[in-house]
Amino acid sequence: MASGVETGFESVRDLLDRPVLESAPDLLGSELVRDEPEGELRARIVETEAYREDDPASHTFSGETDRTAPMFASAGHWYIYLCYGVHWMINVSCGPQGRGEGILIRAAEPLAGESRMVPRRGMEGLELTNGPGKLAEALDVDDRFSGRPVDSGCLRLEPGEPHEDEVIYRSPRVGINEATERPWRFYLDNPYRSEVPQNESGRRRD
DNA sequence: GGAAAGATCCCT
DNA sequence: GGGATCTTTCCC
Repeated sequence: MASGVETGFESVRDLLDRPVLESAPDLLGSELVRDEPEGELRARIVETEAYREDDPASHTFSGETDRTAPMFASAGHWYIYLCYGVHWMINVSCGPQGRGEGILIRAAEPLAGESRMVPRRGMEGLELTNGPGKLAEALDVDDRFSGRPVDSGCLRLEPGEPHEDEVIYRSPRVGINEATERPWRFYLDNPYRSEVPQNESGRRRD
């Protein structure tokens, strides 16, 4: 568990073993830990999105495949896939085994190992982890972790929660073309939250 | 077997 | 605003 943080959940699996629309906002404040020989990389989750089986925007909408099998696993397994042939996306399965729902981790605030993220990203500061592809690159995450449990191994999730004065915001999800009206993106007012591209009408309600 | 689309990022 | 880059999925 993240040091000094009380979450009300015995474990990260307990946090995730609920309907994804409840666990996705509750995952904010939890920490992503990546063990490397040089030491630990750590980042605090500030933005998530929920994806569900009855959701046309979800990879699980048309049933289970080899790739998406981890999304149908019991709560607390990584689902990591390549997006646009370029970027790895980090997701966590939610709910009981057989239900295809999970959470996309879109952004996080670096807490440890920042100096080792900089050369990987070729950038620094907010650009290290303020987007899903950026986060995976900074933490050196790819599909070798897909299907593995989130509470053990070299890529882990440790439960945490927002600070006392932090507010959880919600908005439509980013970069999808289906079910765009569902406000299933959750984020904290933290500078590392991803930049959202302006849509054609010029405004996006956040 | 081929083709198209995609939960993004970065440079022009 | 568009190109990179490649896997998965879908439809011949």
